Amino acid sequence: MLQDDFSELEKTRLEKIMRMRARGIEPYPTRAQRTATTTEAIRAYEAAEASVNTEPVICTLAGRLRSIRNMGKLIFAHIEDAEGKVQLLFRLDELGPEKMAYFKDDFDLGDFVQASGSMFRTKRGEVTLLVEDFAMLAKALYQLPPDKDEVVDGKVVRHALLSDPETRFRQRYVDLAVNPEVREIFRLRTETVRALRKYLDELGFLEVETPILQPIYGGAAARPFITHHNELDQDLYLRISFELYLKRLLVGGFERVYEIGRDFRNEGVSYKHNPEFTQLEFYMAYADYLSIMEMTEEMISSVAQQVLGTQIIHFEGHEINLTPPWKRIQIREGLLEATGIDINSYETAGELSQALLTKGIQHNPNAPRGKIIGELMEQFLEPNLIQPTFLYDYPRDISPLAKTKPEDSQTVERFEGFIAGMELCNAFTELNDPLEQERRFLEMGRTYAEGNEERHPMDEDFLRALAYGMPPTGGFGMGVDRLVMLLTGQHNIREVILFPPVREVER
RNA sequence: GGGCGUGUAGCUCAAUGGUAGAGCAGUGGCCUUUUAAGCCAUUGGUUCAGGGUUCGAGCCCCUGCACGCUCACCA
Repeated sequence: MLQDDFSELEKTRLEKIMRMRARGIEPYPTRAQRTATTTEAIRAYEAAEASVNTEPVICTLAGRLRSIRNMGKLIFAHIEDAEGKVQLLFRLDELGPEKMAYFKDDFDLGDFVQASGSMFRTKRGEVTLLVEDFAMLAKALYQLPPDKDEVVDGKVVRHALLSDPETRFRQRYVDLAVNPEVREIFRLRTETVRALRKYLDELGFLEVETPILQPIYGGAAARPFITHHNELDQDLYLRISFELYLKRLLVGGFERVYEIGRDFRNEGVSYKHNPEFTQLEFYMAYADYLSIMEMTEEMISSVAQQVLGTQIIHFEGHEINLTPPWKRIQIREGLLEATGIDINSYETAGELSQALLTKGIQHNPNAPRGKIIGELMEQFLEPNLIQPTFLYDYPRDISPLAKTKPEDSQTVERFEGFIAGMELCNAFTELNDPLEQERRFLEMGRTYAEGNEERHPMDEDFLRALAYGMPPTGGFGMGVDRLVMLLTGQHNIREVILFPPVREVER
């Protein structure tokens, strides 16, 4: 029971609830009568002030009590709603001793209240509601961390709010209630997703939904979450990507499709990895990775423009310019420049490893060729990619769903976009040759031994779909959370996820 | 999973191995009308949990739990 753990403070508030009920006042009434938000009321008053119109601005405001300053015959308070704060003035002359006492005795910080009256401006210049009547809308039993701003030398100094990360994520509602800048991050997140949708919708893309519960997982290199359907008595996987289903839709005749949704990967967490994350994937018939590259620059920069009103973002002390065109580095050339090694001169993992050994470059000598190249990229290329950059032309053996370059069978038409050293997106010219696709799957199967977690099951139905014919297609995937991190300047993915996972703790 | 670090009042934080504190909020008071974001008083603690060392542990040691940073896996 909640009440079993009540502190003295909470018991006091519980007593107030009982006291109110005893007087026939419901502390959790069914309806409210708000006629204006805080900003609407302030704007209306400022407009009335500016005009010759001397009509009073009368309204009923509602919100959470965030501060109370009791001066005896005068009480100043602030209420906060989703838009902001407004000051209330309770005056003895206006309300009478009983109502003044009622407010003093039974209203606490954190309570939701409504107050009606007319707006005016105090001597100190703050637009304020002179309260003629007020009511409890919802009594709070627990106290929120106090909200104290102090203006020192013209700067707002925050006193003791909520900063403990554990509480912030476990009780995100408290974090949100107390930290308006956290609410702003999530507003921007929604704006970002909306802008992405708008961009794709205007290009004639169709937004679709594909299965989250899948009998076979695929489309990425990741370990899945496993679940079970009781009635079918069948194990199912939470999807690790949308890719194989979206491409089936191109077989079905749709030419431009996208999906924004959750992917699930059963792997470690980090500042840029969360076990469930939001992905955008789109597929565009008759496009290739070069046209997708151009589209990516345009999409990201225009989304930033729409959401932030600028294409310049600030992240970890860097000023990053999203304006196209973005820098492009071909992996072979980039590695040649950084290491002096031309990866195309070494056709097998063994040869490449040998060459790296002679140069004293660290790598896993037992990894497949593409993996080794991936290690080199992580070591020599990716950390430097602060400004938006495309790395392109990836090794074939770590890209089983991408089409090889016509002139280079070891390399596929694939790029990844990097910003602030973080991989943001991944795209390629889609492999649409069913026989080649089958060979690639088998190749992956050979590369990874039975039982290796990176060995993926083969999706036979996906091959069957390709065999009916899929047009030449460019495909794209992007971590939406990471884009939001960049746009909001947050350095940890959990700061842009409303309810990040927290370990369950026994009470 | 490995390494490093943290855990003290509702919140933010102090405290040489020697009586557990401050600010905020809470409670009580001041209050005579546009700010008090003030003043006075006061309540509130299993110092994450469990063991150990010691005359004595918030502090030292061990184990566990949670959280943070980081490495690995991965996007």
